[in-house]
Amino acid sequence: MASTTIVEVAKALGVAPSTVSRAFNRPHMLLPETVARVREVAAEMGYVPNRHARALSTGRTSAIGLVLPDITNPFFPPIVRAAQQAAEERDVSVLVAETDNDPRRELRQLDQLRPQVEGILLASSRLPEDQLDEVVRRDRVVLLNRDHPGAARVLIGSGAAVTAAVAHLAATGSRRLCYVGGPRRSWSEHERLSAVVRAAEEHGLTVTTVRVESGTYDDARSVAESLHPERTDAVIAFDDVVAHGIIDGLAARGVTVPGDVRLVGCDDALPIQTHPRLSTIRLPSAQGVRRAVEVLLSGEGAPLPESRELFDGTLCLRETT
Amino acid sequence: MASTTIVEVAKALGVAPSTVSRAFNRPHMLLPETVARVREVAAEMGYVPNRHARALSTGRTSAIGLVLPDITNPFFPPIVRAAQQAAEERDVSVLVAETDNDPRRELRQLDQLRPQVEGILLASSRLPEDQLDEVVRRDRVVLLNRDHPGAARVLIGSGAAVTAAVAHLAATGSRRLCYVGGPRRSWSEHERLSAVVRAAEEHGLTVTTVRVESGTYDDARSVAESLHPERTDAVIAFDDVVAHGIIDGLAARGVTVPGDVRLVGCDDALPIQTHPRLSTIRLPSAQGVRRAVEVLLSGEGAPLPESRELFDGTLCLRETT
DNA sequence: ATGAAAGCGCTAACAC
DNA sequence: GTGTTAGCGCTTTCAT
Repeated sequence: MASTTIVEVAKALGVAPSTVSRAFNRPHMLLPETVARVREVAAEMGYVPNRHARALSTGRTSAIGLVLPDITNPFFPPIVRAAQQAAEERDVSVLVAETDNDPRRELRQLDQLRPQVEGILLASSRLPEDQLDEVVRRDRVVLLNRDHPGAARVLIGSGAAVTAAVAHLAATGSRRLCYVGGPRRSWSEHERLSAVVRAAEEHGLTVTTVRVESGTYDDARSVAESLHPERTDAVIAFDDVVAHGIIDGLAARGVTVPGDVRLVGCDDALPIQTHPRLSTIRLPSAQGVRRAVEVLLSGEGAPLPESRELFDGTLCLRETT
Repeated sequence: MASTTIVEVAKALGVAPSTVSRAFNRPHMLLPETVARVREVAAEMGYVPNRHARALSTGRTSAIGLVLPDITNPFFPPIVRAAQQAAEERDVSVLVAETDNDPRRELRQLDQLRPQVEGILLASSRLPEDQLDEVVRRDRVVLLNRDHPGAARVLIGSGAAVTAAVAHLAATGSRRLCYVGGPRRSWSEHERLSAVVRAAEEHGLTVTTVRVESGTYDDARSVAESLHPERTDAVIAFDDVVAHGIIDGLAARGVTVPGDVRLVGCDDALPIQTHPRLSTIRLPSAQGVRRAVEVLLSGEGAPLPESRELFDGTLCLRETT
């Protein structure tokens, strides 16, 4: 859409276009007074640099891609928001693409994005290792919540908090733990499951596991039918949606939380509360994403050097424990 | 990262750059044989068109902007998804920008987006009429859920369904209705409120109103304290988050739904279910957004001609009525 | 400290 | 049917 150009601003001021450009990109080359004057008039005229022109001239697109499986999963909107904000601060825009949990769509989105962006933030990739490896070797990409060796990656982890949750449950009398898992291909799922198993062993709890592959509330409700207070006195759920389904599924059978079964969820991203309020693990997702954007936008070229940063969630005890 | 350009391909073939360009964009202008030859060599050389150069030259960026107040509101992720999909089908990408319900940020986002996109889908604008009018006159913009005269707009409405809800409540014995509203500046809020009032009159129900300006679960829970079964036997809530808060707020005081108070929500976009399951209004948001993208991407230039399309939601009776 | 001018890669008149 | 050329808006030498 037509907007004010650098030439128009230059004319209005009676200076050269390059002066206007410099007022924004190399202000130290100009008299402070000139810079101020140019910026003021530019602001008045509503001048906003055209990224395409700049990209053509400099080779930098000042855009990044954000690829994620499913934006309706409440875990992701805060991720999008944080990416946006971090990018905006560096004056780059964000192209969002969904993969619908389909590796083929994921590859297509990457192909589509590659030529338009400086780098891609790939969240919760569902690609098999070998395909992901190709991507990581070729593209400037930061992985979010996928621990692929060789890649630049940021992990928003719950391992430590899960361990703390198990310790808390053990210390306060639970003995028979059940982990209700989520999607198999999710890194978080592996991290949570193994943390549960390890911590349970340490504290002498028994562990059973069931899985809600879809991660949906309805499926979690069904799965809740397989939970019996005689066999399970505490549950750790893959995320809050699943936890919610468990509460309601149990309640429907007259099993109370936390009376008969105690429960810990994960993510703390729902716009509503359960009743009783869910004990959960609060994830520093905004922080992790900010860091990921930082890594993505630092330096030049592809691929990015290997790096691995872990941001740990914290246990947040409310009423279901 | 330096990729093959059209000029290099042209040289390799001994033809003009424009011929190469035409082989891709206007193949019918060339001999089929030429097209084939060009495409073959281009492919061999790994030529990929530079979108920025194209954008600069044609003014078509093959991107649209999507501006929305708050992506963590569960109403919006499906909107983002639908916009993305509709855009993707036309080979355009989507730039998402949040305004945080702040008109000033909204204007800033519009400024930022203007030069980078072909048009903007402005969802649930919070701008005052006069400022919105300026935007609508200048930019190529389709309004979503804002009924501004003169603008191209798509409304995902709940008026008819609200009317149906009131009729149903009246027919099944409710007499004292309370409408629990949401953000004042929301078009949906006005539509719902006025539909409630009108329908209530028609059916001889009394109406009171309260408001949860923030639209959050916690605030809705507080507001539920002002609801008393003696004064209110049915509630229509601005959206499902608010409805959820009302249920829990009432339950905390021992007021049962639907026993003491019956309840209808709106949007049907939560990833979880209430207990009992919420009667609500299901909105055809995906459909509306697809249409909005279609309008946005049809024809040329700015502003867009006035148009107004209404997509009506449907009442969805479950267990709270 | 500022201006003039040459592109970045592509498309679109306008020639031939 | 194909070549020539003039920009799109911006950055960046190179002058002054």
